[in-house]
Amino acid sequence: MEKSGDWEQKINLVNELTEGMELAKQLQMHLNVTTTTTATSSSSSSNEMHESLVLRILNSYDKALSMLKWNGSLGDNQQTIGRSESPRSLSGSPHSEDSDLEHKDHEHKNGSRKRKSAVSRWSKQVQICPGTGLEGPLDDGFSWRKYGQKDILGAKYPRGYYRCTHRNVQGCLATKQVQRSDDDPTIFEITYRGRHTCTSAAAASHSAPPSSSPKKQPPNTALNSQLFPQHQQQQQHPPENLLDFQTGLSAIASSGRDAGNQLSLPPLYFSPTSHVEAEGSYIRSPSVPDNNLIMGNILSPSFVPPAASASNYFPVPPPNEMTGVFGRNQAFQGLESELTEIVSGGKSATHSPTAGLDFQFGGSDQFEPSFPFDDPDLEFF
DNA sequence: GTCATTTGACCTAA
DNA sequence: TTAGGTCAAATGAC
Repeated sequence: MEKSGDWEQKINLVNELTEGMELAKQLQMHLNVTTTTTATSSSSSSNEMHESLVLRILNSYDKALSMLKWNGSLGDNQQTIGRSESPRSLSGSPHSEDSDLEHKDHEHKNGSRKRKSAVSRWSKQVQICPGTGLEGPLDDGFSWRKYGQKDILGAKYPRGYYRCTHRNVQGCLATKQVQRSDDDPTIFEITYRGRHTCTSAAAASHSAPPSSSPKKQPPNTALNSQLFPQHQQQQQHPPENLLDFQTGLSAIASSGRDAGNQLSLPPLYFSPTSHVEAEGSYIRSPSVPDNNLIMGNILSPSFVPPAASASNYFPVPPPNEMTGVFGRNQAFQGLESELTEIVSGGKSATHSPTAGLDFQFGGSDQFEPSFPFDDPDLEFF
């Protein structure tokens, strides 16, 4: 299902590029003809023809680029992380996300089942680094409470639904969905919806690291159990295995339209005790033209992984699962400290507020406080 | 006892 | 009719 959608996407992309190329050829021929003819040939009709061809070419390439941007999997640095949206949205145009997904939200007539109308939605894909703590990328600094889990058609893993813990107390309507990638179990697609209005939003943005949540257990403990159900009893693995995983964490975030909004993010590292996480996501400005965005700076060699955190938090997947993915330890080393985040999505994707619990950026004061939630230019509601 | 998670049921959009 | 999203009772952990 999803595969077919992706295939269609590629077909469309090829078609658009092909058309653009053909139009360009026509234009070239036309220009050759006009330049070799006398001045009288430069009539208005000829100019119109040129303009028409140029517009069509531009339009064609624009579509193609939009597809590329939208479908992160086609990006150079996105590797296999391209599982973007749900199958439903995959079938749409690159711009369908806003209209499609956001309009799905609605207000239930009796009000008991609220679906935020026009709530912004953006997603990012996170590749977890086994040695750095699973929750790192999954925990974004806010306190989430799981309210549901659903098996998604065509997806191997169930999707988890989370809402802000402060929903009842502070009326915070932020929610997020966590979907594990079929292709690569180390990749999670986290879709955020709505804006945090709770106090923890501010705390997260200014981030003092881990402060924490009053919760009795790490916020993502449950998440881990969901994503790696078998791991709960395997968290105490032999140190030798863990040592192999204790590599750093770095992130590559790519987003089509955010080049202009690229933020300089400090190196990432996980804090074993933190409850405040800063996710290296980006604000996706609707107006900023995009191109692959590579957070090379995040790959900074200065990154220093907290040695202890990995062993404390990373739930080592069972051999039958992780072996296939990482080839046991060796493959993990290949992944070595890569946290790949891709922000895809909505018109207002942004730098995630996450001040999170399990990993943080270089320093709390380095964390970009201007998370979209507080950005007046971004429309969340 | 409190709070979070699990899970089946329900509702809505496509 | 189907699938995604949410609710809420049941269950478990602390």
